[in-house]
Order: sequence, then C-alpha cells, then structure tokens
Amino acid sequence: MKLDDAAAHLEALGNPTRLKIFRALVRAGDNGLSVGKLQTRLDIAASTLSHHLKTLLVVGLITQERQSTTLICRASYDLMRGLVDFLVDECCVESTGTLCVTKSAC
Amino acid sequence: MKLDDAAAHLEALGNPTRLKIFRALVRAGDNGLSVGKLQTRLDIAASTLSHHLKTLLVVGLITQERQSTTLICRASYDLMRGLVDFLVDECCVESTGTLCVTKSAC
DNA sequence: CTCTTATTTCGATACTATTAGAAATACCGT
DNA sequence: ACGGTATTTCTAATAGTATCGAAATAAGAG
Repeated sequence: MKLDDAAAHLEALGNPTRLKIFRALVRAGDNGLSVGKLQTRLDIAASTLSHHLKTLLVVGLITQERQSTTLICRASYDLMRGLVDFLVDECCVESTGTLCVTKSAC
Repeated sequence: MKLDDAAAHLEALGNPTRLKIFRALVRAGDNGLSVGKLQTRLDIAASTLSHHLKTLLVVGLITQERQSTTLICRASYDLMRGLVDFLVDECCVESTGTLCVTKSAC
C-alpha cells in the first residue's frame, strides 16, 4: 500500500462519526447493514450519513450493494487488513535494539 | 480504547505528512530520531514539522525526550498496538456467516 | 400513474487544518 | 556573556470538513 493511500484511509476513519459507521459495519460482518438501518442505529441525519458513507466508499473502506430500494453497506475487510499491515510494516527495521525481534512484538 | 480516542489517533495519522513522520519513527525503533534529523530526512519546514509533532504528541502517538539541545522523538508502540487491536475488535460479532470464526480471519 | 419509502444532492454556515516565513526561545560549548 | 545550533511560537493566507434541513431523485407497490 502506498503512503498516500494509507493516509487517505486513516483520515476517513479519523472522524468519530465515520468510525462509528465503519465499526457498526465491521461488527455486522458479511450481512452488512442498510443505510436506513445505520441511520436508525446511529441516530444521525440522513444527509450526514450519506455524506460520510460516500467518503468511506471512495477510499474503498466500504462497499455497497443495491437490493431494490435499500442499499446494503459492508466493510471491506481486505482493505482494513491491508491498513493494519501497513501500520506495523517495517517496524523497527532501523533499530539496533531488541524491540522487534519478532513482528508480533510491535 | 474509547471510540473518540481511536478516532483522534486515526485522524492524527490521516495526514500524509504526519504519517510519513510517524512511519519514520516506527522504522527507527527505540533509538528514535531527533527533530532535526526528521527535518533533514523528510525535507519539510521546521515550523511545519514542529506543528505536526505536537499533534502526534498530544494524542500520545509519539513521545519526546530531551537530550540537551536536541529532542528525541519515538513512536509509542503501545498506542499503535492498541489502535490496531481496536480496528479489528468486535469484528463480525453480529455476523451469521463464517467469516470470523477466528479473529485472524478479519 | 401516484404513493411511499429509501437515499442523495444542494446550499449554507461554522469550524478546523495545512502550510511556512519570521521572530522568539532554549541550551550548550567556549 | 557570546555564538551557534535546535526547536517552538506567532501570524496569516488558503483551503478543506462537518453538519443538517430542504428539496430532489430512485424504485417498488398498489
């Protein structure tokens, strides 16, 4: 993953409202949640929700699937995993210490 | 970790310049890097760097230690690990599918 | 075709972030 | 104390973001 992409993903998750949305979708798993259900659960204005969903969508953190009138949203697990990997990647490679003998230590 | 804290950390990392800074420190490991060394490496204005370092500092993503005139910065590995854990935490708990039988699958 | 439900776009407002040059401060070595 | 190096604060211009109500669009149901 490129740094600018990672930054874009982190920025997208860096807003409390969007993080709430994303986590609700992460919790929901492969069932996903409709926009309407998200709105009811999180109790935010529909326009605000739509705005944030678009932000998450354009960076790829979520996907959407139409089921007639309702729109099902799902977290993109691949991208989330890639982001987590990016954060710990190259950890301590310049260190002379023993902090990162194994990657799990970071 | 509370959601608002996690969002603050993600937001701090969500700026390309700050992410560059943070990654340089993550690479550096427990040796850390001085502000001046960071400035030379990343080639950004000293005032801009100082500003971003403060942002990372107040959310706790980095720590600083004075060594006479120079200021050594280090990534806070604990916080980074906490953030990564937060992201995958509660993954798929509401799912009826088989996506997350083990946590590693997320 | 019209009604209803679901979601998005528009428009406006208020707030916050990014950047960097210039000036200020901190601290050590001599 | 002086000079030099390291870092921060001040100031300001510019641009971007968050929010929500109102209106608009989309799509199935009757």
